[in-house]
Amino acid sequence: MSNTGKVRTRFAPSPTGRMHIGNLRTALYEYLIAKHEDGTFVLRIEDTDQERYVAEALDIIYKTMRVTGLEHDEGPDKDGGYGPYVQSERMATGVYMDYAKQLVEKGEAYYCFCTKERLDSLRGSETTESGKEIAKYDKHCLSLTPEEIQEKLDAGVPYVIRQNNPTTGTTKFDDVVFGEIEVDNSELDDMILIKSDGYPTYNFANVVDDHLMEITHVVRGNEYLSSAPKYNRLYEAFGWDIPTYIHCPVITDENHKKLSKRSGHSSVEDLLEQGFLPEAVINFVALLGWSPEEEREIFSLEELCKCFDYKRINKSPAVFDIVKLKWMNGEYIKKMDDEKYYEYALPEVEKAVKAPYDKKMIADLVKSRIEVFTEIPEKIDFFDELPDYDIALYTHKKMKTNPENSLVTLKDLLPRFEALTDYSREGIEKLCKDYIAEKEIKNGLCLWPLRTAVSGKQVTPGGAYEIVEILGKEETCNRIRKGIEKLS
RNA sequence: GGCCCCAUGGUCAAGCGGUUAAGACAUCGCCCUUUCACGGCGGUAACACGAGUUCGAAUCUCGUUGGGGUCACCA
Repeated sequence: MSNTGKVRTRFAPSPTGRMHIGNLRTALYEYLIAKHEDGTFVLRIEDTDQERYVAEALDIIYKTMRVTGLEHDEGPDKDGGYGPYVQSERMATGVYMDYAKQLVEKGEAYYCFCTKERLDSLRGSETTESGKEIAKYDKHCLSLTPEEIQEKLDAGVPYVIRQNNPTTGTTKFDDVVFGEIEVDNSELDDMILIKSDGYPTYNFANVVDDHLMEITHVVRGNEYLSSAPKYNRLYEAFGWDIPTYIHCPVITDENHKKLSKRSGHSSVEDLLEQGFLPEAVINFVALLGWSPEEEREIFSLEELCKCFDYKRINKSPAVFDIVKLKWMNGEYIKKMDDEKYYEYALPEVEKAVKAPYDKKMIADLVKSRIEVFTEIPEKIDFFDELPDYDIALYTHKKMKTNPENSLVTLKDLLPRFEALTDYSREGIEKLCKDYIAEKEIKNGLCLWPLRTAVSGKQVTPGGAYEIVEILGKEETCNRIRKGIEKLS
């Protein structure tokens, strides 16, 4: 396989649990960069940490990618000629060890036999005022002679392979969003490339695989910015082309702390379970740290592909504002076509309403009044059972209603409803309007008491007509009688 | 603590040397209306601070302050 100049990006999650907002955004940006240029989006599984490995995590990754629409072109389940796409499988082929040994031969890496204890004491020897440990390997094993190394290897002493970084001079690297960054080489730790269990570290596997898979653009979180120079050292040591780095600003909570599972922040799956639509989440997350040229905020994934320009990614951290996500989700709900809307809304309606009312009519009532589907039940529970309300609800200043005149209205209305033969929306409206005309009263004096009696709530989705229609004649009359009883 | 990064309203953000400093969410008010919501209209609200550079700085430079990240055989 040779790179034909096509853009290739990759999303490389570790199967350690649920997916987080930051992960999703990284995946999205990788996807958008690829799709914007008609390139290839690769899914690679980085399972080099066996201790944190969680089997279900893989399913979560696939499922999340699917529901959000971030379909990969190549991956463990879609061979594109650059496989395997799972690092543990790649390791079995010996690639990482081979490349690590290449570096050892070049003097760019070396074997290290130091024990955990020695490393710990190294750290303890240099503590700061705040008590925080400073860790930097002292290149102790670099001075081992080839004979000594071979001896230990033969004796089966556990070892790791470390990068051999220079201690003088500086290293520069370029990032699309942060520009050129230069650091002193004395800051560079000799990071481990191959662990004592033979697995490559994330850092090493990442570089090797990105090169082998001919990845052109690497998107990652800003928390990796400080390890970027070491990556460059690696690329240079191998003589490989350096991909375009795109470090995204961090996403924080309202206290400006980095989003993390430990602090109980919602994962993508949590959000979906809470009733957020994948399209809305994608749309929202796209705008966290990036903004389009045009002044618009609602974008489908397809539209994002067209207008996404990674050069417009922001530097400063962004607060994840769930209130705005809710608003956006509400916008998506309002625009939904009926079929899809019912698919999401009906189950929620049925949670609260067991009685055989027209569920679709109830769902229609709340469509423009919700931001997430999970808030449906609380809005419509009165259909199933009339709440034990306070008669103070009959008092409304603007409507000029109170318990006394409401009682009159309800008493007048009851026989009319009982006698109503055309129990349709039109019939109901006619009944009320005739009554209003006849008594020469304001709409409110009729409709407010009616709605109150029939719902027992101060706030309802829809007005008196809609509720009365859904409730049906019998239940409506029952509730009016109940109202009269309460007010008498 | 060392190193790195960041800094426009409460939040997301536009802005790249000359603007009345956009827009969105939230908030407040008004209108519509049988309630709430939806919708419509309008208001409050920002360039962290201090020096430069310049005729002119939110935009460039330096410093200060504040915030974040990172310093593992985790990714």
